[in-house]
Amino acid sequence: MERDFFDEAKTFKAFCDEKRLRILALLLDGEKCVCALNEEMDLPQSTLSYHMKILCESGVVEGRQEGKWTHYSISVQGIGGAAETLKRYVPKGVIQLGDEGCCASL
Amino acid sequence: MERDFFDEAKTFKAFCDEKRLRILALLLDGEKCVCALNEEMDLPQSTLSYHMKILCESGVVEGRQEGKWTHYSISVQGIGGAAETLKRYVPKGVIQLGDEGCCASL
DNA sequence: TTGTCAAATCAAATTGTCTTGATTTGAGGA
DNA sequence: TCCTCAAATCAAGACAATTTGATTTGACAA
Repeated sequence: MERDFFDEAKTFKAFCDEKRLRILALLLDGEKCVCALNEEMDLPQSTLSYHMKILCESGVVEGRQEGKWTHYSISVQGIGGAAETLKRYVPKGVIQLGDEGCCASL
Repeated sequence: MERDFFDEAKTFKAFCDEKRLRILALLLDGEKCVCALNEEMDLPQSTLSYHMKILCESGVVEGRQEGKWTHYSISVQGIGGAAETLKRYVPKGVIQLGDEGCCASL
């Protein structure tokens, strides 16, 4: 089985930028609309939009349209997928909690 | 407590590049010296060296000097730290396995 | 339909990352 | 010491990501 390194890299694009991490941290409080993020991030609207797109494409953030507004929230599944991917970079044979299945979902 | 987003981003720099993921995948087999990686990656020596530096700075890879040779290996602790960081981006209140401590080390 | 507003997209400039040959460093061995 | 070799560093150019004002889109109200 060939790994899709391109896709895996894409997932982590979300986390390798300071501003995007800050946005994610704001979304920890729950779903927020762009205008709210805009105020808290102090960035031009287009810049924020750019980062939101990358966050969505990486799968860790989801957007929800409601009339004129777009609400963004963290995708728990998306983060879980990233964690799952990360785990695959731990060499086999390393004794580690969770290998028996208790953390299979993370 | 202020998060050090810069440092967190640095950690994930390791995983957001296709070539670095490929290098990590090669290191899953165990410690390897640069010359071995060089053959398998088919990259100029200086290019590989550049990526190894980023991998080390992100904390997920460790280098070990042995005479003229440098051996690199995956740092299980480093990957664990990254996973730990990732987990902090899961919103509170989301029901999830591992919250009771069984996966505290991951 | 026309206007308004939130948000996405565009395009051009800036900034940052990556690539690579050349050079340097540093550990042996002759 | 001097040479050789592995690997790091340097420096310049190529390439990719980011920034931003301007423009477009699409939803709703008048």
